[in-house]
Amino acid sequence: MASFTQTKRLLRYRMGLIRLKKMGLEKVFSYTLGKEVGVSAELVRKDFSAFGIKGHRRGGYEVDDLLSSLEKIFGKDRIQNVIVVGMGNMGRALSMYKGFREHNMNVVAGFDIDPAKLNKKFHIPVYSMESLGEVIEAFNVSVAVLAVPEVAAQETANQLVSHGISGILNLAPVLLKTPDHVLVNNVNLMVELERLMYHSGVIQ
Amino acid sequence: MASFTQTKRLLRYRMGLIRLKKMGLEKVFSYTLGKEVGVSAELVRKDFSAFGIKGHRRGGYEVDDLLSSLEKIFGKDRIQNVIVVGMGNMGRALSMYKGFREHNMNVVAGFDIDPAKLNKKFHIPVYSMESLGEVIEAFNVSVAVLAVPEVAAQETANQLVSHGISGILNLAPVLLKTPDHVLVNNVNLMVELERLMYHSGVIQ
DNA sequence: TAGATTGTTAATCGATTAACAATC
DNA sequence: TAGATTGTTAATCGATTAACAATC
Repeated sequence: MASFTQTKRLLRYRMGLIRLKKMGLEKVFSYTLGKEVGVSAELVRKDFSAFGIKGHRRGGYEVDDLLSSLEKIFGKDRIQNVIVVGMGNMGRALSMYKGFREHNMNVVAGFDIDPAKLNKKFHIPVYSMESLGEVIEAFNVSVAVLAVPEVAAQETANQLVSHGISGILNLAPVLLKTPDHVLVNNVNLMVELERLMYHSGVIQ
Repeated sequence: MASFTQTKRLLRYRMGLIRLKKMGLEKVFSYTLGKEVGVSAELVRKDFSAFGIKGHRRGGYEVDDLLSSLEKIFGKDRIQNVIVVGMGNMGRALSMYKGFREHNMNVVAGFDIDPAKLNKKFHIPVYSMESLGEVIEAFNVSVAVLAVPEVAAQETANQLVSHGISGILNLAPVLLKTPDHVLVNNVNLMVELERLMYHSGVIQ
């Protein structure tokens, strides 16, 4: 199993390869791919080698080979169902993001506590939290995007966990307390923006 | 100057401290704060020590002290103006995010190439790309959120750079080519979701 | 063949943790 | 005082880079 940072790179290789393929490339050198995604050539080779992906001593790697190896690693041969909990601005935006679809991830439903959001305004069905268990079971969902306000995050996470969710993409700026078997990936856009301000020399 | 990873922690301390303060805490131990934000107590102390922030040998740190030190480090005494480029789902959601406001970051304008988006539907003014330079100058903006489609990302980034932007929060899944003095922070929600799926054991 | 590139091992680097002395 | 916590130095760990042999 890859490390969390390595996985990020592998997924970026995949995106870069898709782009390069569209441009007509059939073979790629570690150096080329590295440059495309911002990774050193050595690290590209090391990552592939770690997964038993072979290149040709002089001709680099075959793009299709790489892609199918990566798709296999990430289970991209089947559709992966996801739910979005919290249909505020961010939840709505994410549930409409076309990139997910293109990468075989399917947002099957949204959830919200606000009854006003439970109508047909959206492109996906939006349910009240009571239907959580039912939908999770019906669509065999194990990963959820959590886009509720900070104060509701922990309580909502608890509900998700109690219904069998084992992975949470958490957009709220709080550390969630979850059992060991549940993996939480925190994305904090505010922190990312503040960090950028600090390091780009705007401050001081 | 802090490292990029350290900055992330410092910003998280700040968020955690705000929460703890709301709960009535006046003093905090490195252990308590660490637990709140998911960092070891040793690292909390080391981070503060690196910025010359002192605690009391037995009484921990004063919450207000910590907060004002952190606000100073991150220039939170003045408002930081930001623009959002690309007013699709994601750009719109981000431009409406209240958390920014609460943390003294002000989204002063949005930009889009689609003339249909240039009307008054939004809570902030939305301009065409021609007004970029003018707005950047008028509001003294140096950081932009880039939320345009993948294919437009590089070209749009070029425009931002040519108008003096020195920090880009890039939501598009591409590595941007920018001059050395421009800092790019990439946030790829698709990768984060896929990564979560992989590591939460959904795949395989 | 000569040259270019892979694949792998060793060296380096940076970040985190462990350990513990200082001290309130 | 004794005990708890800070502040700092040393040790560890993991990830990246450097170096280079293998080979097409």
